[in-house]
Amino acid sequence: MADAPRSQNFLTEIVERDIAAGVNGGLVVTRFPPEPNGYLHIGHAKSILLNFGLARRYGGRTHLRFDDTNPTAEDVEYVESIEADVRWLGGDWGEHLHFASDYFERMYQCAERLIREGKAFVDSQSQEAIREQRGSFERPGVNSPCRDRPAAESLDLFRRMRAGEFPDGACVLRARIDMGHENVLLRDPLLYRIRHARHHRTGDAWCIYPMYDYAHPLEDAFEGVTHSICTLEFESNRALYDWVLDNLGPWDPRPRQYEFARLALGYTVMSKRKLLQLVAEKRVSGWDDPRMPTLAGLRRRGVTPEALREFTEIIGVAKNNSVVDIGKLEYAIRGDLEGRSPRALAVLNPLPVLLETWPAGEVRELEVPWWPGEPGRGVRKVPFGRELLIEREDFSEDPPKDWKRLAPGREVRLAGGYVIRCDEVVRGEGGAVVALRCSHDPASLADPSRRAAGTLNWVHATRSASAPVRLYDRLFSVEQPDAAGDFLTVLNPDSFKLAPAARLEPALAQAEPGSRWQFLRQGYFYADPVESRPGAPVWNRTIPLKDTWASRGAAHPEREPRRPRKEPAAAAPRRSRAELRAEARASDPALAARFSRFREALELAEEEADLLAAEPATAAFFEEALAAGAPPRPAARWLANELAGLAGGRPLGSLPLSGAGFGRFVALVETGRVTPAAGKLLLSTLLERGGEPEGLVSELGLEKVTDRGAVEAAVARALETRRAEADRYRAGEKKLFGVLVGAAMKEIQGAADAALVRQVLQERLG
RNA sequence: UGAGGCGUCGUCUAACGGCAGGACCGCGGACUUUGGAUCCGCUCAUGAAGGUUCGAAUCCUUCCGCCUCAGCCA
Repeated sequence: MADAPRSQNFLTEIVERDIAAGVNGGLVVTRFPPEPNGYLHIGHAKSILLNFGLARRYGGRTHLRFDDTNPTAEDVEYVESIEADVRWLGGDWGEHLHFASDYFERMYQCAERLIREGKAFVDSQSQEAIREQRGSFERPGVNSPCRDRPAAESLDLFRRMRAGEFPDGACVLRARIDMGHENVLLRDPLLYRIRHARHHRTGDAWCIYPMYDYAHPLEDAFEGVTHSICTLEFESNRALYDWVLDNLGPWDPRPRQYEFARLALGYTVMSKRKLLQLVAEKRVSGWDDPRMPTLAGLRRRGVTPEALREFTEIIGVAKNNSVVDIGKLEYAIRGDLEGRSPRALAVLNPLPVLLETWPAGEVRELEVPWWPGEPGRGVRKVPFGRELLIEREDFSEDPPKDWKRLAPGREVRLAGGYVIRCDEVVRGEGGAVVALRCSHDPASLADPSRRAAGTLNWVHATRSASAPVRLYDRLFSVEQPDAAGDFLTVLNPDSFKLAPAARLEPALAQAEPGSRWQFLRQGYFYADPVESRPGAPVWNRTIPLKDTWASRGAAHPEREPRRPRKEPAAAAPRRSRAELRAEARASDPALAARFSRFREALELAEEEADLLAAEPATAAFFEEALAAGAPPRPAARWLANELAGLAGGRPLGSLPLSGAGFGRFVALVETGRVTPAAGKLLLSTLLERGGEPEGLVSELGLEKVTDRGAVEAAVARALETRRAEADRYRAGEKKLFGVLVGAAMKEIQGAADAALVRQVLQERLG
């Protein structure tokens, strides 16, 4: 792989944080784990490039691992195509080509351990019974009657499962977690099922196979993967991933799962099922049909790995579900092809031109550079004569304004050749234009100063060759085929067209299969590596050139108006968190009493009182703070607005700061010894390392600064370090005042009165 | 509905309490023997409302919207 990706995203942040903290000894090991049951598509390319790129960037490695735990769906055909695709994209897994099936024995031993430790059991119920007992989102599940089966009995049954004593579906191994868990994935999930099927690698060695949620974390752990990156839909699986590892460890490294938003692209579909359907129903010519979003299809179309890499750089990585504009892919493809494709002449839809000023029978070989303006990069001869062909679309009898092509009486230059003028239109039976009679300007050949309205692509009428030229376009005619009832109904009928009359300049006949060219003014074309024969290339249009003329006015992609925000749903019966708190109070008189006391005696705002009287621990913490001398309302504000954010979900009891300590902290701020800004710094420090507020104030030098001289010094330092901003402020960019205030406040650790800082700054800036 | 996740230009994505930035698209201009490329410029956004703060896209609260999960698939 060439360069590692440069852009930052939430994953590079996680990795950098882990490296800095010395997690796993600073090691970065990722993996790309496809199931060999289909072809890879451009969505996988994002994942491949992400995984390989991340490891490469941080000096780690990436494994290619086939997640082949379901023998009924998988096949070696897919293993081979996937390896080829990953390699094509530049993924280098070195020694690390792995198969989940290589770990079956180890996984099995782990399962026995879970059983022995009472953490798994064999369930002999039917599939229907198990499903029924699982409950639903709002209804907890119920325990299986097999759940408390002695470990020895489960172990015996599990061994007999392995030995093949039971038919498919007779029993399963289940984890023993919690049938009442709010995450349904943790309601005693299945670990193993019986499948008497031939596996593409292990043959008939096994008849029990591990489930994804059990196998995947183990595969990662066995291989020493550190960062296991998958897509968003596996977020709720992470709890089970962690359960498996926590109960079968210890592990070093201990893998961690992270999720990103998978790629969705406009004007295409990405699901394996739909892609397979297109192939199976012969809507396309195969997995590698150039219209397919598969890597095989993209490759067949002429797209390069570099273009795909650039594309993934452009779209970035995040956790937003999003649909990427296909224009970004097209942009990346054009940008890549632009620099690597020599320009050739071809006419896709010919219109004959008779040059009456050219001697009959005379053919002149023009020397035309492969790269316009860069003859040093090579030239070839292109025959020019009396009978030529131009694009039918390049002539208009009644041209619109701004027409830069041929029209009666007008002049254009034939690329690399002469300027010609249209003198007469030749009509056929029905009056249709069948040819043009033109004259040429002999002096115009190599004279750049000789202007014409525009430049056209052309070929000689007979000294040119016909060849199969296939024009591909977007497979679907709507941006979101998945949103259509039946995606097959929105297939683009014009996604594939043959140009039957196309004529190509002679040199193109020698094009190597797999070579890329720009047909001048038309697009980028790829000599099909499969169907081309020596001296007889078959052409695939990778992508047309950007056409600002055609896109002008008429066919603008009609921009869909922003989806109107839905009106609030009528009477949502859902209980909000506030309602939950109210209910808690209703059933707990102590909390209710506190709420009224907070509300009335302490004069807290309703929202504050509500929050603080939500649960006993919070209320107690708050009361402790009051007892330590904090005035009620400020204490409530600091607790609700700042402490809650800084605690980041940790229970108050687990903080290194007690309620009393918090109360003394609030008092410090309220008595004016510490400013609110310095208070924030102080509070976060207290939360980080604990300690006494009073002591920390002196230790950190956070007492409020009353000395104007000290403030002036801080402002001066800030103006020194932020000189550029200060200059821009003086030049009129008033919005930078905030930056300067911030800089000055930081200089003095927030320990000065903000109003004073603003005032001094104002004076100093004039 | 229970749980988890996500809301920033038309699209994708930055900004981690202090200048809402970049890219694609679109529009305009320069240049051009490709209506291509290149260069320059322009339009355009923090889901809503309250609160905390000198200062909020960012912290707190409420509301709204979208996505994922109830396979013996992965």
